[in-house]
Amino acid sequence: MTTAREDLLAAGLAVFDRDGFEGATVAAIRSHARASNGSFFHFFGSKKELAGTLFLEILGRYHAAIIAAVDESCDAREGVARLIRAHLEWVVSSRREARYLFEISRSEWTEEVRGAQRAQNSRLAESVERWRAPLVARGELLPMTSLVFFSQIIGPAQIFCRAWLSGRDRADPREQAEILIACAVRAVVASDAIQKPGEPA
Amino acid sequence: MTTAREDLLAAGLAVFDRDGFEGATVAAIRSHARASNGSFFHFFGSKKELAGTLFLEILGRYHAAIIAAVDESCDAREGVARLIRAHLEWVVSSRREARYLFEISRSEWTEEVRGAQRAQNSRLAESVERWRAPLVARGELLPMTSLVFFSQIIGPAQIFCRAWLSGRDRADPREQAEILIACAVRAVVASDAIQKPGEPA
DNA sequence: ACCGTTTCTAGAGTATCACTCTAGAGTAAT
DNA sequence: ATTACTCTAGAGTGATACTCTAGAAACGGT
Repeated sequence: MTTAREDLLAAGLAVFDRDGFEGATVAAIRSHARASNGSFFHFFGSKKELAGTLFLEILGRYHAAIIAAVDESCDAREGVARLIRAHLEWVVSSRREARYLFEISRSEWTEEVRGAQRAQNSRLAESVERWRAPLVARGELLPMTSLVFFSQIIGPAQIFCRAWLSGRDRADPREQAEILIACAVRAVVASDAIQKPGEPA
Repeated sequence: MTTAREDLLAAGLAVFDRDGFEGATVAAIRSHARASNGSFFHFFGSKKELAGTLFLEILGRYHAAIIAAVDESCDAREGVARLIRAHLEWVVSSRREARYLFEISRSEWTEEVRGAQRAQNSRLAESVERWRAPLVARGELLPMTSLVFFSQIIGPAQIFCRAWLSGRDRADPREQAEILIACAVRAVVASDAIQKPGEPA
């Protein structure tokens, strides 16, 4: 049993994916969800508000996938590899959602949505830090801020993901996983740990 | 002396920056450019067409800035550093344009615009390859495809640029230049070249 | 069971906006 | 002067996001 509200959100995702943000009309969304005009505007004050809610919901699912990738048992290289694979895997296997998150929705959010986004970002950062901080302390990962670390892991992969999501490039971004991991490991893993995986200084 | 067409493009950029893509009305753009409705649709068949033209024009300026950053005289590390600095510098000093390119303009372009975009991308890649290929051949840069190389240079920087452009983060992305360069150098420059800058194998 | 309150559904109505259409002004070549 | 073309002008049109009013369903207290 799904609620009308959930139906509308799902319909929104489907229609946004099919028609893009501008192309998607409220009429198309509510007919796809079999909801009346009144219902639509009862649950969401505007098309933008539905879009914002959808954005935060999908962002949460994406973050959950990333958080699930690492735990305390991972060493530096393994963690880096898992984070990158998790990102690529989520984008490919949740193409619609990823397309919405990274291609379609593009900013212009209300302050409320922006605040929630910041909060979710912090929670993600916090989670990853629980794994990363000890490795930095032990000298296995090079010292850098959380955001710089993220930029090294996600940034390059994202170039390929965006190209794939927009249809500009047809190749599955997962094909780049190994080379992206190799580069990221050089960028953020202490070189001692690269040369000989057993001996600290 | 500016033409009505140029005025409309400039007005478009200004209004898109102020009001976002949806918020920007044709009326606002043409009144900002003091052009009549007839004029607007004489030059551009639609609001989207103006947006597409603007996109390609700004993409060209961005690429020109990147291409100007490297020449044959740069060694591996110097070239990497210059590319990253050029990207950060262009984004900050052309905030409006960068915001349009990376935040506002949605990907829903016509096939014509997409084709032109691909062509411009190739020309950029080609230019950078003229500098990069010899360094790869000499073993100063690690071997990887052009796109992977790009992803290492631009990807991480772009995380900071987007956060800044969207207003999510207030800090000037140029503050991250040194750490981003250091990471990128580890990622793409051959480690021989890092340890001792004079001796090949 | 009954009433009151809130939540949700319904769809006709409205304002706005992208875009069309018709007409005319400016300009240049012949 | 005539013709042809480019550009300007603004009234008109259709689509669409959103409003408004009213009623149906669900829920809660007595």
